[in-house]
Amino acid sequence: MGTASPAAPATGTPWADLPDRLRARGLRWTPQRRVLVEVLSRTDGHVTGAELVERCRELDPDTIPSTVYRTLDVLEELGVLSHSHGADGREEFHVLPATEHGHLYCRRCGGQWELGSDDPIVIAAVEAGDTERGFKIDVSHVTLIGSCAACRATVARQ
Amino acid sequence: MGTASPAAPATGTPWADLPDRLRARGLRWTPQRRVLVEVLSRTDGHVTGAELVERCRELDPDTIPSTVYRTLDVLEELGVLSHSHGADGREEFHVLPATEHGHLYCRRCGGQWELGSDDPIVIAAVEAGDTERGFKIDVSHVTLIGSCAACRATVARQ
DNA sequence: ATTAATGCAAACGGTTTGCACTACT
DNA sequence: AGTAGTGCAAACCGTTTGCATTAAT
Repeated sequence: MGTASPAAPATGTPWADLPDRLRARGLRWTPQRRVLVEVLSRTDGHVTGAELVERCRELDPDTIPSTVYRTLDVLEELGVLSHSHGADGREEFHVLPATEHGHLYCRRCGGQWELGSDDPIVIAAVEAGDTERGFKIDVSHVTLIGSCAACRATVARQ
Repeated sequence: MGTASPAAPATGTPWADLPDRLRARGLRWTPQRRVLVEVLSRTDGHVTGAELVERCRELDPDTIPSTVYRTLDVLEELGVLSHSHGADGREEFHVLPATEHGHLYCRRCGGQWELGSDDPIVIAAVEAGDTERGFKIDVSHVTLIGSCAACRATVARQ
């Protein structure tokens, strides 16, 4: 046995071959990265950097923020995740290729929804951007804020 | 003369009656607010809070950040300005009613454009949000990121 | 005379950095 | 052995807060 590497993530996920993909670039598979990847693999949707730090601490109380952020950078370079900005402007990470998506926030109830690249809103915006300006809108950075149907109804009723 | 109030902003602008609108609410017109309003009145488009602090310091080197931010809050409550988030997630203020608008950023060249509420992209998104989800998208919070036509052409050529 | 607003300083929260040390390869 | 990555602590930046003081009303 001797000096074993940290266990690799479960197979059959986007994370399965991460250790090898890292090593192929001369990068390393460490226990700390294992923890973050563990957290990320349980994550669907979006998380802020701070949330990730917190969740890592649940698995390993000794988690250091800078390590998490540095690893997030690496993973983003690897194309494993990407980031955008939430309703409050904070960094928000999401996993790829778990389908690129944007976000829709209701400022009244705080609700949030993912906007898949097949969402009519996204399609409408992306198409308009392309045909009208030749601009390619990055779906994973689409962040829209407003009032959801439920809240609009509530307000109207009052 | 005695204890005169700070001079009011030039007439014919959205700022003209600000002193009175403040006083009507029991609020006050101060030299520091005058400076900020001066800066704002020269501003078209978007500025970050930090930028506003800096520009105020050009007029009055003694400008204190907290005063600026507090006044921005007040002005936002008055409906004189609103804020959204820039490409980097920072707070970005813009003046009303200088027409509500969103923003379009090119991540490649750093270019930025305003998206008026009559912009095809905005119209497309807002309509889709309304008809498909009953969601009312807030135009002044629309922040889209991607690649502009020029950059796309450049990349293709390389 | 009231009390809104200021100045100051300190704290905040999320994120980034420098550097000596550790440990993956 | 070599060097990527870590832990730690400190710095960062934009923004917010508490509180005694000042000044607009």
